[in-house]
Amino acid sequence: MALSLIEKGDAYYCDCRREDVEERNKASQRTKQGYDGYCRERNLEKSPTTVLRYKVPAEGATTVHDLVRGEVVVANENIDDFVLLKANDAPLFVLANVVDDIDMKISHVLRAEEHLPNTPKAVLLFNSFGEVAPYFAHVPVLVNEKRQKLSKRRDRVAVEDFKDKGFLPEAMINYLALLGWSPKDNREFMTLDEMTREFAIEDVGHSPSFFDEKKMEHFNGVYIRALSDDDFVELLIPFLEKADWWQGSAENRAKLLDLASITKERVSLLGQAPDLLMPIFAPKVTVEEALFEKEVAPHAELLSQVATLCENLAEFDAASIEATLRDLSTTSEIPLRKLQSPIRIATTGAKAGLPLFELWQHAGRTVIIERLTSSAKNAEK
RNA sequence: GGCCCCAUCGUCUAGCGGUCUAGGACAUCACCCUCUCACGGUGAAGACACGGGUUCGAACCCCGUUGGGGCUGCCA
Repeated sequence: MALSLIEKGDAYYCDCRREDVEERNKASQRTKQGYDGYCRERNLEKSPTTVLRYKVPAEGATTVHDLVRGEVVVANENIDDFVLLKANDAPLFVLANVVDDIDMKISHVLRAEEHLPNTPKAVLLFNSFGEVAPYFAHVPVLVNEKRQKLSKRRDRVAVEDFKDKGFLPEAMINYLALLGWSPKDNREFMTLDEMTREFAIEDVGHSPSFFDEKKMEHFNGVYIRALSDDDFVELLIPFLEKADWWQGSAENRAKLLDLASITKERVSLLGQAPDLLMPIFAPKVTVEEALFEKEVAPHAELLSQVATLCENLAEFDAASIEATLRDLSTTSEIPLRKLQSPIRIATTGAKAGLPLFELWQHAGRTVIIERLTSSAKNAEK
């Protein structure tokens, strides 16, 4: 197919090496750096050292009809005679692209903005082949915090990584769709169905967008909270299985279902949930030394007091636990918010986490009492 | 260097000549709710890059400047 261009006078063979061209450009003080057209009229025959070049018209201009950018006009004098076929007859990207597109009767070419500078060449080729060029649409690229085009090498953008962190596909799609595009009413949360229905290529923006993982995480949190408890648990299991303390028993799954609603609203990534659940399912919790000394040790007496209270409870459920602790708060005149801190740290190892009463209920009375009393003992040392 | 693209809060955006004292969302801060944290609620701070035009009137149109990105291979 490419050879037909020679007959039409749209292509010619060239044996210039890169260095030759550079030297000539230097010598002639040419401002342009590319190929200088040295072999255009030499009528070289094909040989193992010749490439086939496209003969770009000296005059005129080439127009790319771009659905997002409008008409992009480039003067032909600014387009170098580009290589079509390598010396070994292998076709180059533009050529391969164009014949492929013709072959497959492609109507629209959607690709990143970075390809725009080369598409006049493609348009030239379509014309030479007697074809009407397809519609092009060059969408803006995504950039990193330094405003550089996102690259696989430099930036961590593998979808697998996001999946491993606990991003939901739906949330990610929703967020990504909003980079460079927004629906007419400027709303943010939409289903794939709504997006495909309302999307129009003409509406996409012209400037690059920063890929803001923080905002995507917020989207993810909203999607997670919208999940049913069952679905949430289902999606959570693979993340729990990475923890050595997790036992996938039916009993534990039932607990998980109970805890789903209070867990959902505390995570924006599924990967954050195991840390929250750990004090319930792990046999032991560790309290950081400095934290223990500062926040727990001074309240050793309270710890054993609460342990005794727990022991005497008829039912060890959230409501009962709450009732006794509120009583204790009243009689001891320590606000509940103050009172819960040392016992939370002693039984979970963290200053913040799931609501304490539910957490205790699901961890179980013996476990909690054990953690309370051993902490009290440690504090006295 | 040459060529191409782009330019509204820190970020993603709405805006397509008058309705803009520029709207929303994320992030930030404050307050409220509250057993911690979160969720939720209320509020605050925060932008039309600059300079010329055009026009009765410019964030919106034109030109230039500056800034950013991209392309510039016998890579894809």
